[in-house]
Amino acid sequence: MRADAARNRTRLLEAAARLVAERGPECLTMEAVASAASVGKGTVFRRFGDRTGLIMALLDRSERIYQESFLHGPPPLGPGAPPVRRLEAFGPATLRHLDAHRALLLSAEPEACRRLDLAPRYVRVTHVTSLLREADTGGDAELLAEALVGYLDVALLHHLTRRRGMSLDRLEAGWHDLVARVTRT
Amino acid sequence: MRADAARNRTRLLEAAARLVAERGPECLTMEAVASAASVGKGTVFRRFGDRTGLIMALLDRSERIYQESFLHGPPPLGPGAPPVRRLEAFGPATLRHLDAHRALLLSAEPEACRRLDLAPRYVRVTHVTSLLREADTGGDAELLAEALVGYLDVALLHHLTRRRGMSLDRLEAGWHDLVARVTRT
DNA sequence: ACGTCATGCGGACCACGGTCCGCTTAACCC
DNA sequence: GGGTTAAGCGGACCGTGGTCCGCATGACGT
Repeated sequence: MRADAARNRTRLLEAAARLVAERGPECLTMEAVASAASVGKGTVFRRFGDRTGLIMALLDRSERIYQESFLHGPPPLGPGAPPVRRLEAFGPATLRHLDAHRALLLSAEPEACRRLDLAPRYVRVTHVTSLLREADTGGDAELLAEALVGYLDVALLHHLTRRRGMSLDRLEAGWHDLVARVTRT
Repeated sequence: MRADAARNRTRLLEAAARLVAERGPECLTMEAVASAASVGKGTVFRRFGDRTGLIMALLDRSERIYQESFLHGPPPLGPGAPPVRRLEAFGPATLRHLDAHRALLLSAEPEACRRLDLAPRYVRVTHVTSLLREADTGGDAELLAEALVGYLDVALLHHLTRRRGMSLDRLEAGWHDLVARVTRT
């Protein structure tokens, strides 16, 4: 990547972060980001592909930290604890991660919801699948993983907490219950 | 509703159905529907609210039949069979319903995925919740229902069957397994 | 039949995401 | 440094969903 391109990339990310912080995610339009970074609109698209790509880039750091926590972090989330224990911890960790970035994630969703092959979800499904296999609970681990990860969804989180008024605690308890039922032999 | 309005409504639905049949769901633009029905664009929006609304209206008949089948139809899907049995039957019925309208539903998704309060999903969640309560399996029936219904999702169905090459049979088997695990006391 | 008026209509208009292509310029080699 | 070239850039352009508002017209009471 050329030096000016790299510079523009960071300028765009900074401008985008500023826009979100100051005016909310709904004001994060591609044109606004471009002009806030004093750059052409085309440049934004070349760098990030589309709006969802830009948002993913914005969340990249946080996403890495989150992934690190369950892939290589301390137990019970990370390796070291028994798989079911890790699975139990995975739900709350994910729900909190989603909740922290709810507004931004929801503003990306319209595009993203078709893209179930999007990296973050793929990582989660893979992780849960391997924990299920490790726990040796039988059944179709891949499909069970999809079902479990389906519960850990921003839109669902939003719907249940905001629209239906459920607490995050209740969702976490629901996750524990779900994991217990799915994994018990 | 005024007579001309009703007439326009049916003309629009016919035009929309024709468009989908002849040129595919991606050609179902609001403007195309309007001009195919020789009507102003504004009329389409007034009648159906937005693109998702139009698509829901197109699928309304089929959706009613589907709903009827599990609300008042013959067992094991409808009332008469034991709740867990009904739950088992509900998965395949829903998956096949979604599969039948996959293209159209997916073309609506971008909008619809935020709208988890959309009628069809709400009906499903309510139904599954009541079956779970009836089966008396304990736990948070509402949340378990959300998790189960999350498995019955067009985008997921599409992803698993098209992109990941799983068969519908496998998804149905997965549903049975999932129901068994969630409901066993 | 006629007057009134809410209902409905049309299409100009806007915002936004995304594409395209001719021009610019950093990078690299000699 | 100068020449060459691919990478990068900008912003005009397009299609689409959605809004708006002045005009038309069907419904209804008298």
